[in-house]
Amino acid sequence: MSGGSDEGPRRVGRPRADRLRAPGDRPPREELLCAAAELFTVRGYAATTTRAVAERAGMRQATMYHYFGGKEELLAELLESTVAPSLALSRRLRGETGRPAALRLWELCRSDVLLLCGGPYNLGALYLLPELDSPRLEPFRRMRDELRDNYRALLEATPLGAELAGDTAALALRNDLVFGLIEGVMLIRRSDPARPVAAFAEAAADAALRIAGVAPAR
Amino acid sequence: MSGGSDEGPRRVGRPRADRLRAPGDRPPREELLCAAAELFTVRGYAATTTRAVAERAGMRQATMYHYFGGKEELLAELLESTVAPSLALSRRLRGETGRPAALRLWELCRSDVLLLCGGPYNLGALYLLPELDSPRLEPFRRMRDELRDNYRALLEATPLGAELAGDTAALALRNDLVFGLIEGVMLIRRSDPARPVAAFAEAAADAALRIAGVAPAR
DNA sequence: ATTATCTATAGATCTATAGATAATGC
DNA sequence: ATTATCTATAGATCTATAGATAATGC
Repeated sequence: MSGGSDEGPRRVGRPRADRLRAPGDRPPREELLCAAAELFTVRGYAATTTRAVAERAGMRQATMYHYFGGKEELLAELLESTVAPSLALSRRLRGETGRPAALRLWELCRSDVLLLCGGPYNLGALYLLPELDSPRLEPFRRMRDELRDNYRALLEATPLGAELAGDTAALALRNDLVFGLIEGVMLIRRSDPARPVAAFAEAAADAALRIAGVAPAR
Repeated sequence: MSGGSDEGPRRVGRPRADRLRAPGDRPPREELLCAAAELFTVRGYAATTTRAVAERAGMRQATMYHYFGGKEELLAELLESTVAPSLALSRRLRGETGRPAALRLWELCRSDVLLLCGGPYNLGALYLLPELDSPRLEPFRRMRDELRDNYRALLEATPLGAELAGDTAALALRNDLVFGLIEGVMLIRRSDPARPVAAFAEAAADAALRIAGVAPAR
């Protein structure tokens, strides 16, 4: 047995102070992001200090600045990494024109709910922050806008969407209701966190389809 | 023309400093609540300082403490005054057992959306705060829980509710989805604030009924 | 005398930077 | 030499209280 790498202090640089959590096997950047995710969602973004994030990640406050320029940079990265997989799936589904749009929409909804509620933290709650219109979060906002547009395209391809073809206002309204329900799931989740996520995600996707005017195909 | 009371400094106490907004005709408590409503919803609760609230209300920071014990007390009062009318209506509707439950549920949803989105500020956004589980907000939480229970009672009385009679978990899930959609409307509102509120409220109530499994009666 | 406001401030933060230090790597 | 961390801190807040002040009311 050589190379047992799970204890020896093999890292470059000054060691962390004692009494701080031993650094896990994950790189410090990730530990910071994880700490921020928990604190931002549980205590709130504005109420969370850089010190709280750093110390939960097992380092001193100042050390955080070695990895991130500040709190807002942490937020930007968390938001983008949360929306990115949704966006990717939505693009793929939008292209699969062979399958019924209602089915594809259902799949997207279900997957988004899993993403927003499935992780250890309630990352979807970050979408509600008033701080969201900071210029530094522009990339995230763009991604989210494209995601919403992909929802709209799928909705438009459903039977109801065909009916509403001319009426863009009505279509936009329906779409906002669907999109809002999905992004709002973390509110619902909060009221009963014990509920199994998988079943919850399917129920939420069913509900979204009903709003879209399509009976869920189950 | 006597008694022109709209200018003379008729108030007791030291006058406000110059350069501060002249006190409107409303009492200072109300001005503070109004300022807090705007700032809490636009900038966020934690990000709003007591100074910001006080100065927007036209007084110095310290003067605020003459009326409120602190920021949290402002929040408590705002939350309670927002949920109170919803709660009152929900009690009344719950009692009107002569009318179809679906219709009553629709009415409650529509009215709640109007309350949450109709005012000058997006007060519903305050329902999402992580600070909500502070002990001082217990009264608000109780009111909100009763409101949710009244939603549940109405849902239970609909045709679908009768079907699900035994299955409390399924009923609770449906109810959380309905309630979540309504409380989440302010997210949707944010994405298109220009939309007329009345029509939006009806569309949201329709959507809620669809989730509840009842075709909207319109 | 009572009231509503003001000014001033102590004490407690919090952010972001400067500079020292203790590892590894060559 | 390079790197990751530390300690220390300046500067900028923010909250909540103490005490002064300028009105009205009696």
